[in-house]
Amino acid sequence: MILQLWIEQLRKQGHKVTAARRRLLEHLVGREAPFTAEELHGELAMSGVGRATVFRTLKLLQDEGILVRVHLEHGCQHYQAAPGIPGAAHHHDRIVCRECGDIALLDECPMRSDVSEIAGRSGFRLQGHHLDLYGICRSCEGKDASSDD
Amino acid sequence: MILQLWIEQLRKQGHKVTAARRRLLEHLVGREAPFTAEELHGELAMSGVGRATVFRTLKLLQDEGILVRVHLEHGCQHYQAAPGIPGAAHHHDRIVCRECGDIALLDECPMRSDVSEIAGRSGFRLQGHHLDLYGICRSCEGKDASSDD
DNA sequence: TTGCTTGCAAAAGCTTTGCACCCAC
DNA sequence: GTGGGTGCAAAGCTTTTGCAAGCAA
Repeated sequence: MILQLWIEQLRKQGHKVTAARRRLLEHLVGREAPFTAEELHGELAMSGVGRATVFRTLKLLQDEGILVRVHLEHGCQHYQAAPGIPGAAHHHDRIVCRECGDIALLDECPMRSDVSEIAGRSGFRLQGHHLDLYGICRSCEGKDASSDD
Repeated sequence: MILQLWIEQLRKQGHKVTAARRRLLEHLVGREAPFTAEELHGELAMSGVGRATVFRTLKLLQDEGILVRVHLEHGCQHYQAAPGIPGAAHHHDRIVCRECGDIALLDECPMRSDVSEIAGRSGFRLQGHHLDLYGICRSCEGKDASSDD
């Protein structure tokens, strides 16, 4: 179970596994869509987890590579389970609906295979990428002109 | 000259071309690297342009499609001349050096040609994308392990 | 002239920090 | 028992808003 892997990783790095951290991690399991610290705090507040702890823990999890920060068109305060962690969300690029903000994960990375070569022509050794596609989701396509938010 | 095109576009849309807006636009000419509102305000403050005006004008220019917001790994408050505006930077995806933060523009979009189809499988009609590659630039590759910021 | 724009400063959001208490190890 | 971790609230930053005055059209 991914939760156990995360917990072990924290322990291995010398971090304590507290009730707050455990609760926060439990809320990440199976969550694929990007989320904000605020959303997470909303869910955890009833468990008595404080705002500051959410932010501190999110930072810790980033440092440990368990989470990555994702930057959506409407703000960059989103987090997502890191790619490459066994059992976690695999590497997924995203597509975001410009109408309703809904986010879906692509089932396939739409980068060309020669992307490293293109990067090389600009003088860089490629390490990774961050891709968001933008478009209109099916349900907004349906309502079409009826909404404009 | 691109400055004239921008000014005409604002006028055409019914916006006044004030001294503050003109100064701000002048500071965008030829600027390819992404910049922050704060940076721009720093440059414009001596001209008497206020903070609020910088933010308001940046938003206006986004609405008019003259600027786009770009999301770098270390923060998403960056702006850049929009792709597709004649004379401005063409559509360029970026590669950012993780060592020094240097940004280069790719000479070719590394997206696969069937990206629309991939988006379609997730239920979206594709409109555009935002791509940042990350890697190490040539000069940082040179100094190699000597720096770590 | 008209009303969109502006600059200032206060307000609003979001994130971090200080501090005393608590608990995982 | 110890030191990292926590919650609360205040502080810090960045961005937005209110308002009277200014200026482009």
